[in-house]
Amino acid sequence: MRYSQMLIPTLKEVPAEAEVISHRLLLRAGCIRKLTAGIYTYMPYGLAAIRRVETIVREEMNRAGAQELLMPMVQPADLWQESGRHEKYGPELLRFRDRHDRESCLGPTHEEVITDIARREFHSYRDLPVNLYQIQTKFRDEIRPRFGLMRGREFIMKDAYSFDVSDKAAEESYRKMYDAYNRIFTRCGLEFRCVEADSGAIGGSFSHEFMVLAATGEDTIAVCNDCSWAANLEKAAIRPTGTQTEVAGDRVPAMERAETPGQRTVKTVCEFLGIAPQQLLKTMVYIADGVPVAVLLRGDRTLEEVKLKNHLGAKDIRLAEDQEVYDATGAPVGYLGPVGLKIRLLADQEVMGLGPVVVGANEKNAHLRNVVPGRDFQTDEVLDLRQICESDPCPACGGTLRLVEGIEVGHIFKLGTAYSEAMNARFQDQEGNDLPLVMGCYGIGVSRVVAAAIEQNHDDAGIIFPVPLAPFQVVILNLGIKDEAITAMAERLYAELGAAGIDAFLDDRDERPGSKFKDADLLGFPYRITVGKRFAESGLIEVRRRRDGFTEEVEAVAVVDMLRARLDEDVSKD
RNA sequence: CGGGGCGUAGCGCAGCCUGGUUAGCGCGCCUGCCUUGGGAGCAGGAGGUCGCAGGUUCGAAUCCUGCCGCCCCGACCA
Repeated sequence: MRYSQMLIPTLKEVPAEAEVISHRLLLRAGCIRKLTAGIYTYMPYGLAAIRRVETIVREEMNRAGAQELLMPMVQPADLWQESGRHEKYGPELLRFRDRHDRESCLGPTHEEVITDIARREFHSYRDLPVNLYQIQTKFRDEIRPRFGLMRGREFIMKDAYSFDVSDKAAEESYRKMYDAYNRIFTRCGLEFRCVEADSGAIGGSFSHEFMVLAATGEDTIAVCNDCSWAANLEKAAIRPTGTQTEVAGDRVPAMERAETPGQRTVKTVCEFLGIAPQQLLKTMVYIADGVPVAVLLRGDRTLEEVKLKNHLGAKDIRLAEDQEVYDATGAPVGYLGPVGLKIRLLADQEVMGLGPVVVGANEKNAHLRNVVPGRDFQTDEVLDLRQICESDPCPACGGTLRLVEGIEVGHIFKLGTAYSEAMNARFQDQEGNDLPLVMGCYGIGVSRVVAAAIEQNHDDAGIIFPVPLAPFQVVILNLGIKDEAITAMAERLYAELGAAGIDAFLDDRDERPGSKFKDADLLGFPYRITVGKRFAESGLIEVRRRRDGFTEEVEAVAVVDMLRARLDEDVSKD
């Protein structure tokens, strides 16, 4: 491709709207242009990178035995009512009525449509297993779209759905996708981790997320330094320490009231009473689908709301307002405690092994000390509620943990029969039993992969595309458009590279060298060939690697072989 | 949804507080000259419903009201 033939409107200045690096570089490199909030046009160069990802995804999905199809974006609401998600999904589902007043929605995902296909087409165990996928634009009316392609409202996604005869068979389908995803992200040249994850609104029994490691990630994941365990913070199970001391309730004096005027936070109460936050229990009130529940945690811990939400099976949870807390407990915020509390109480698992501790007295300006969990209050619901932190041991091997930021680019779920039962998608097995299809679903944020790749691979000058995702592997800068020898050489190299099957991009614009260098860096071609004054003087061609600036000068005849070798090195390294 | 900010040429911004010639600046764009290894230089030029609608005023980019759009922060601790 020639620059003169491709619309790549690069920008010298950074548009004011862009905050994160991938957004800025995608705009500056002419990859995307915003139409409205969270909705972008993919310009030719940006689209080319997206196509690279799509190709890898397609190849690996096909290799794993999945078949491509394409489903509609506009979906009738009654399908969503059947699955129960019309109510459940919330405002992210964009709903509208067509001219016949039929309720419709824009597909944020396609479980309903695919399940409808499945129930029409699959009737026998002989039809199974099947895995169907599509690469398509999704629409989710995000609360707050941001970060360009990282969290748009409209985005390109690959979604796959598997159908099996049994749980066991479904797990095999799941494993195939797990393997395929690892191959896909490895082939993309990205540093990523596969983590245990929460299955969220889509539902299902277990799932993994694929996270590209990058500083601007929206998620935090815990990874073990000593084994391969990794998990999303939302999901990371805490390993009970097992070293908790059994506190003999009879050896601790009876609990007593302590005046704590005006001390409402963990920090100030601890300072006031001269104790550590580990010796205090905090009691928080949440409103779960309108019902107040109290949560008990050690003072220095952080509640993991997803764990709470999942345990409660609630659609929506939120921290209670001050007035709601008072209405529910009769106590003001800052002085809540488990002793004598009248609402449902959930305790984090480590709480019941602690003691003696300080808790709120359920009245203003007072706390209780010498409180022994189990002796002075009881609760039946003891579970893992807190967020994992770096000081925790690895749940798998007991090793040390590290928290890193990641960008979720893939997510696989074992769905089970939730959708097939709700929508009556059944088949007959070999014995003639009528059974629900066992499903799995598997997503990749294709457009987000491009953003994540840039977040992970850039420098001050611009993008540094990994070779497999680069729209072109090499750019040829013709720095002497009006010089016959230089232009002839640039053209010759361009033709030779093309003949050798290397995707080359020829900067044939009538621009000054400075502009060409800057644009080449910004656009992130992995290699740059410069044909200019130096060639005119020495007859040598300069080949430079974008990533580290490694530069070689070779005879023209050697360029193609040398580049071929370099590119092979880059790809096999992964 | 709550809080904050912004909307002036394609992009980035100044002007607004304290109303008053023809609304400026940088980049980009067009023409010419010149230049050609890291976003050159000189000269000339085009380009504006000052987000929209009302209002105040002799006069509004500027003050007031309403609306629209966009960006950022928050929706995580008792």
